[in-house]
Amino acid sequence: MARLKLDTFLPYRLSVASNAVSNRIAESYRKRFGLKVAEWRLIAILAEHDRLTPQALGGMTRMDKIAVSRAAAALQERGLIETDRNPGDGRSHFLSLTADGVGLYGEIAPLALSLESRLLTSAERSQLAALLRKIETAADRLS
Amino acid sequence: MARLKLDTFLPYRLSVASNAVSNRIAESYRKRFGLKVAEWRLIAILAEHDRLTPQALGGMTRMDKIAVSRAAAALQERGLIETDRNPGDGRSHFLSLTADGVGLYGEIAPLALSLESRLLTSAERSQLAALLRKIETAADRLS
DNA sequence: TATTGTTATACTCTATAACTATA
DNA sequence: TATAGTTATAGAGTATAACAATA
Repeated sequence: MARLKLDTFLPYRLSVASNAVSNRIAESYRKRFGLKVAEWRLIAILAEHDRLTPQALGGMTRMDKIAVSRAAAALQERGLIETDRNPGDGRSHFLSLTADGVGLYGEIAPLALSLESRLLTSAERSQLAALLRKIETAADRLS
Repeated sequence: MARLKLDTFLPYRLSVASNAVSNRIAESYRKRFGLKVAEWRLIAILAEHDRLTPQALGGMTRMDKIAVSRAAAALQERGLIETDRNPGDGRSHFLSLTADGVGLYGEIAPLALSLESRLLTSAERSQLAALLRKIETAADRLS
């Protein structure tokens, strides 16, 4: 009979490692900045892109439109992002960081990078990134 | 200012890859066998260990006692596992696979292994396993 | 008629706490 | 008094569907 040892089963190991990291990060963002992970993702992307529609944000964060909408509402409530009219499409709008949002990003980013560097060396991270990308595309084609 | 590109941020990539794999697996187990991932984990461990207490199962699957209790109840309801008295401690009991449970494991294990092999080659899986273990221990010590 | 985004609803997963029975 | 396991309850994350406004 085919034997499967859970302890060395890739999907299991991946899930355990991802949860361990996610839980640490989520706790850290929540306690120090009052942010959920979804909210932090929007901030990180907006810090790179100036202004974006919710749809574009969803594509870049792998979040669906509902999660984007709720995270954006929470951030706007706190004055971390603001909306502008989208002249090209009245159904949509642009989101961008406020000065406060930029400031918060400036606080979080170095901490996040430091945390990342404590998990693996730079060379190991490159190696891992390549493996994870291969897994993602393979998983998308699984069935 | 420190820049952080979300797309190459390790915790983000790890989460995306893990979710992609987990969602595929969860869907597959649910549709084909009516099992949740937690239930499948108990079956996989019990197939390796003959009989175990809920506490031992929790340690081996990284699930807490609540999740173990609920998954075990669902499996017992379906006749896939059974309980025996634990003569050494009346508060506890032993769980083991029934003949049906062994049979189901025999069906799932080859499919799971085949799925795993379609994600990465054997050499890549070894490489990934080493990186993930390093991440897990580092994450546990993060703060 | 289709699309962008919001809201309502529900389901899963997880975590805390209260409970039972045994030690 | 502490521990093994169960049950109740609530939170976060995610998915479906219905809806409003615009294309």
